Amino acid sequence: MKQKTAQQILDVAQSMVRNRGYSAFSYADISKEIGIRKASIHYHFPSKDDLVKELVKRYQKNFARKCLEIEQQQTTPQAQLREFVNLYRDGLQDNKICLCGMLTADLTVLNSEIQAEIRSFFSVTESWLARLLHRGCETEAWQCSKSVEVEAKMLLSMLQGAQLLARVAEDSSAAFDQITGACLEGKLSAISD
Amino acid sequence: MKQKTAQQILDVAQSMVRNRGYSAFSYADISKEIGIRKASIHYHFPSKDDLVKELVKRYQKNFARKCLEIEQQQTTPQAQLREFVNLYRDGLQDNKICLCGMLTADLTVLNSEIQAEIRSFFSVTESWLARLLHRGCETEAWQCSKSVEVEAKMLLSMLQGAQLLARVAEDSSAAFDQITGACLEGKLSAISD
DNA sequence: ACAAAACTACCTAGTAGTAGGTAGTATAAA
DNA sequence: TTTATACTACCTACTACTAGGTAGTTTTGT
Repeated sequence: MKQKTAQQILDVAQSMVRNRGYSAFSYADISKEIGIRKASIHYHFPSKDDLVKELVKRYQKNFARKCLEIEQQQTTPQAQLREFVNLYRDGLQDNKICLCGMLTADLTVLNSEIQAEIRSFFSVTESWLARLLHRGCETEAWQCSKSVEVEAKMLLSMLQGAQLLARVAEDSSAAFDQITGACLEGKLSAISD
Repeated sequence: MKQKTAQQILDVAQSMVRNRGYSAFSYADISKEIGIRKASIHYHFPSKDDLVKELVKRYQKNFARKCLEIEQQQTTPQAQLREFVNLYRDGLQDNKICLCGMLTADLTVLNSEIQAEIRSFFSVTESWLARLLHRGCETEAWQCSKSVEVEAKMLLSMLQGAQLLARVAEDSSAAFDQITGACLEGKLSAISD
């Protein structure tokens, strides 16, 4: 019950940032969307930077939770990798990309605190993915020709790039699947149907 | 000599868009940078959309020219692929990414004419890369496990993603090289030193 | 003299952010 | 139990400033 409006503001802001980017959304936009006055948003989040900083923190928390769920629910490394990639399909049909991917494009206009939060997001995600790749190597689900850390960076790049390029396609989700599907074929061939 | 100011405006605008994105640069910014009044920029480019549309057209033209040079100057497909990837290193140290990559992040706030220009850029680039990959297969410089078209999409995604992720690293160029280097190892192993 | 390219001076609309006020609710003191 | 105080969550009305864009005028080069 408590903090309901603040959550609503974050939800709308997140959707807008993932769709248009940091510089292309305003307090007025949020205000219109949720039927509250602009000044009331400033009550919950004094400045735009406060809002976006909180946005990134919450996004990272939620993303980490989803990663944990994948680790606990999926049995094989292959299935876990597949589900991880699926995380990046979310929102694609509404022309949304990863919050931190979008904010990385806007990086130079963001203050250093927000920049640090974004760096933290990628660092944590990269580590999680590297651990998954390592488990896959150990259980011989796949081989890693390079270090798992570098392979994790590669995979993350490919995912961010695929999200971006999917935007210019007619069917974003289909374009994303085509790219990621081909790229994961090597890793997933052992169980691919 | 002719059109000197217009070129200067395009140069500064391109630098700003590649650095901050469409919504985060203004006529006032350009005006300050080149020491001309805001209204004078409107003389050369009536609207911001006119400017950006022209920007994308010029970018595509220059990019196509560079691709042609690679085709003519580099002898082997391996060398050509290496030079193509090198194209994407340009501007990285100044926190700039591909103009069209940046504008793809801003896609939803751009008018449909500019969107079409961006789509055209990726379509042309993808085709060029697919032809290169095809030549490599024919001369047995490398093998393509999937269709050359899909491999081209994959490579392009990886390059755009690597540019984006390089921004959050301390040394952007080094981060970009690490990611792309590992990804091209397969294709370039025949000649890699 | 003429046209291109610049200028000054403005406009409207929108930006983030602030000042001050008001219901309603919770807490604390008499 | 009433009353004083304080807090939450909103409001209206504003500030200072920036956005893209325009009208009319002056300067500059040929």
